[in-house]
Amino acid sequence: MLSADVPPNQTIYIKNLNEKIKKEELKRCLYALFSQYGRILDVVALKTAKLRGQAWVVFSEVPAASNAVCQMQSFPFYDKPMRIQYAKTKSDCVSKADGSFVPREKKKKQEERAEKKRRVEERSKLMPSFRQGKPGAQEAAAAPNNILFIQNLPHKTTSMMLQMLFQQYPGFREVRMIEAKPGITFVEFGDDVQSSIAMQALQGFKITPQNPMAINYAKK
DNA sequence: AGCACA
Repeated sequence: MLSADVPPNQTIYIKNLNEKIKKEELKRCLYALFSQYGRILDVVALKTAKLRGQAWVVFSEVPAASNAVCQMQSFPFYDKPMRIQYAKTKSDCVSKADGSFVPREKKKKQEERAEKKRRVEERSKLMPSFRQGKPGAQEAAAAPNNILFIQNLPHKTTSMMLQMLFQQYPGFREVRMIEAKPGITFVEFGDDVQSSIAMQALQGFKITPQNPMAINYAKK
């Protein structure tokens, strides 16, 4: 990417710095050198593998940064010509000053949350009827047992469709539909642990967008 | 080459 593509920023990003210079000395010298263009709020330099040979100088005003980018471009500094661009992002010291600072740990959590959401979307692509929908209103829960009572099914649901869904969970025995009562069914498992696993997995599963399954233990 | 805030 061309340096010209980075929009103006009050922070400048400097690379091709002499990596032998110690961090503190480097920061002091950059400060001294760039002070002529305006007030400097911060100088950041790290010596990690990824970040050595680079530094950020944060000015209080964008025009100061602009002048620095142009006028110090290729300036020989410890025998190496500086390569100067605008920084890609806002410096923490600037965010802190304008109140938009978000601590780094929280940023990581936000990324994790976004990642989780992305995974759910991926799963929805593979399994289009899966959505996060809540099960419908339900009566007082029966005690856990090996038979599940499913409500809110589309009336055209067949026992074969339900078998396809439920037989992927261990201990599946059978689907029992009630001819006289469309929209509900019973699904039997070997024991209540197995039925519970299937319940957790398929709770709210939508055969159609209007029909999130409401799964409860059957009343015995 | 490499865009961080130890």
